[in-house]
Amino acid sequence: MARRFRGESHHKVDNKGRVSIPALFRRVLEQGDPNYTEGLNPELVIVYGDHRRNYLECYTISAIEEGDAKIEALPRGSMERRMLQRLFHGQSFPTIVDDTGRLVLPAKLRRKIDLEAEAFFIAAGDTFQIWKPETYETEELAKTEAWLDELPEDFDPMAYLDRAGPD
Amino acid sequence: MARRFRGESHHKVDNKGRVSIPALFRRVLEQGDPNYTEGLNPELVIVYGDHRRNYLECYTISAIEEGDAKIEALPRGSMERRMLQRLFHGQSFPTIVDDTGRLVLPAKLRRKIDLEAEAFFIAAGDTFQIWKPETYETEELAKTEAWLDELPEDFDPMAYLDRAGPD
DNA sequence: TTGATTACCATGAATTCCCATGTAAATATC
DNA sequence: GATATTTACATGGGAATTCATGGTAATCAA
Repeated sequence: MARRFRGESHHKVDNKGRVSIPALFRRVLEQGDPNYTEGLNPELVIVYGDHRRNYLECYTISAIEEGDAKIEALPRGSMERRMLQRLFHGQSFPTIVDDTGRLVLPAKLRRKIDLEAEAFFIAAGDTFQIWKPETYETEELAKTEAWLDELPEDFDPMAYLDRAGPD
Repeated sequence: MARRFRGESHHKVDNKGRVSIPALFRRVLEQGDPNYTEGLNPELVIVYGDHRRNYLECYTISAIEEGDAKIEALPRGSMERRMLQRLFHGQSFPTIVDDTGRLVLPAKLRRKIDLEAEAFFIAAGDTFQIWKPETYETEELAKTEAWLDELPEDFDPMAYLDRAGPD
């Protein structure tokens, strides 16, 4: 697999919808765009999904192409294929990083996740997500806490890595 | 498993966040980076984790890739996968050793563990940790002492080695 | 033409790069 | 085996570059 996104950070969103992409993420976007060359700006695809999803998921070109290939492998006319096409092809927005390393989020996408003056970026393997900070904190962190609370006292969740073997 | 880190030491942290990596650790980082070759500088990943963790954990590239592979083997969308992605992909910082054998810890990471003018490095198997010296002394050493105190007088903890199976 | 989108320019702060120095460790030399 | 020479380390400083962010002018679409 290509290089992974790593890290998390907060960035300002101005009233034109412009928001800086974390510099480290830009390097991954560049590497993940087969058409990218020095001096150009990488393309990417933002999948915003159905109404239940309250964050934006950003794919490199090669990651989105992998997804496309998987969809095409499904039987034509199958429910799964139609649904995935709707999400991946319909509810998505292809765009490009600008010269100053920013993304322009159209009003529609901002409204979708109720984004205001600040955005929270977090890596998730071969994609990264954009959240409204408050949503992330209340929803996601609450889930995390609940999950952690079920675990034994001072249990290190990293320990899961040792069990969860691909073997 | 690749070569292990061994040893512990203290190093100055300057106001740019630069801190020397123990020389012995550098050799392990080099061996653990598949892209490393003589003359280059090894990459590594610092996992800082959630608020409950008060030290930085440093992984070689191959160690982090092992972790990534395990995460990807988990079902997409599962709680475990999401939690581990958050910790491993989100709450981490990929970086590289500089030409003089130092690491640059961004202000954010220093703040996380309240690091000031000095850092304490300690090996932990296939990773090494960076602590604020005071934190290490009060929290970790206290735990170790408490643990040892519960054991029978002049019991050698090394005896545990014989019980712990290789798996 | 009017609101929106895109292209360009500007700036302070943070980060990286490059070079310098003293000192300890390793090796060579007599 | 004592001393000179080299090499590796730990640390510091300043210049150059990248980043994050904001503003204005040009362009577009309806």
